[in-house]
Amino acid sequence: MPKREGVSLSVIKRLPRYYRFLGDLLRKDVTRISSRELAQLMQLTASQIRQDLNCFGGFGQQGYGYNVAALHKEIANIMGLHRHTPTILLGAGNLGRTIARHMNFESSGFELIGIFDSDPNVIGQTVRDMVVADSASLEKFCQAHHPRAAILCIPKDVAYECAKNLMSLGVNCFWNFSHYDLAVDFEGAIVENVHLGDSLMTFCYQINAAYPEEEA
Amino acid sequence: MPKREGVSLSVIKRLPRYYRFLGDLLRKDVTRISSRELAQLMQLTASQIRQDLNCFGGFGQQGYGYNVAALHKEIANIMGLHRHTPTILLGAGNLGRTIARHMNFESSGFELIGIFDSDPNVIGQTVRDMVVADSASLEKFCQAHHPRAAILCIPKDVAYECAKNLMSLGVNCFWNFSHYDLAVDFEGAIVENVHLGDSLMTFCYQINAAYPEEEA
DNA sequence: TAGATTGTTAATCGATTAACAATC
DNA sequence: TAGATTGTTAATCGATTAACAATC
Repeated sequence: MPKREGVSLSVIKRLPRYYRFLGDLLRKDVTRISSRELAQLMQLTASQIRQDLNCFGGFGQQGYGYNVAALHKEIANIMGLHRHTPTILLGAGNLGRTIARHMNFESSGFELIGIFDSDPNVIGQTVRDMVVADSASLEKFCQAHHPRAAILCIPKDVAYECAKNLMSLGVNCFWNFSHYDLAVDFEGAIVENVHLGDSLMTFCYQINAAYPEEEA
Repeated sequence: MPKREGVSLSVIKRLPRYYRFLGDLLRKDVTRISSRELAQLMQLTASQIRQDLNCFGGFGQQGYGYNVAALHKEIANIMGLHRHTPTILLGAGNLGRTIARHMNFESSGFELIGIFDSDPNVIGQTVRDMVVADSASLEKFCQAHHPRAAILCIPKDVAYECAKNLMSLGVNCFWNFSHYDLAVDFEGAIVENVHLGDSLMTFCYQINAAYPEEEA
């Protein structure tokens, strides 16, 4: 059982990246790797890698390094990717449907068990072998199937009310794609925000910083 | 002209969020705000806000605070949102089409001028008043229209080759949705990665940390 | 003017890096 | 064993917070 109290957010945010790189190595049949080699690959310092991993336990062996397959598995375990958190998706517009189709929920610890929308034109459509249900039926569904997490692909202006409602139905984990900053208002909830608009603006900043006013 | 040397990445990543909150205030007809009030709203410290803003210039007024409309405009200017960086999108699958339709490029400093795919089933489709072109025509297009940025909604295994090719065609800014870590291999490029898979795993970690093994 | 609030410097806190003893 | 590389402690670096003089 890994030690885990007080692991910093920066370390946590690096875990999926470690997992990806180790997966790549695994596919290339690399069996062992040292922190120095992995550091070079990932453009980190060897120190940081050893520090990061030791937040959760000593997975390496002195003089040898790390076993790629074992470490890959350990990190999956730390993140809980073996779980099947029952999850619903709200908002089956362009973005919602794409997320439903594009993501590999099973290999990331989730199980998508329902898709909801309030638009009559969208209700009844099939997405990923699932029929989009009416948001009006959400309460009954939650009482029957107890989803723990919700993916919010809904407009900004309904995000707050929607999340509040979900909290009252026992759903308190949100993967939030709306432009609304959920975390600010929901202290008790677990929120992972995906702000695509922010990312695009950050991208713009970087271009603007590198090529100031060139084509303004 | 704002001072700008050596602004840290953490500050830059907060800019879009400031911009969003100021926009919200503007829509509510709030004309002035103090760093203390804004801090409460955004769940930051007043100190941090003043520090952040002063990286770019003194936009406030002692004893008064900040003029919401002016500050909003200043931040837009800092990020370069008035620009029209000519941009192409590669990969018109589910994700690519959704990004093309969903994002407001114009208000974020970009102009989408072309969409490309290599799948004959996708080529010729219309997305956002644009006909998806054959990737084979990319070189000619670049020579004619000189896009500076590319949105990569392509599979992981072609990301490296594709980016390399684009660099040779003068495109060196990438908004990367592929699961490949572009930044690692392209020192000269400007890369903004969007790793949805990583985000989902981070979400999983947080749930797993809060509710350990409950439903494993 | 007095009160409020900024801009900025100094203090604190946390994260990253370096170093090295432990050990495979 | 000798060489390599970890786990871990100490040093450094950077980012956040606190404090306060400047000033509207």
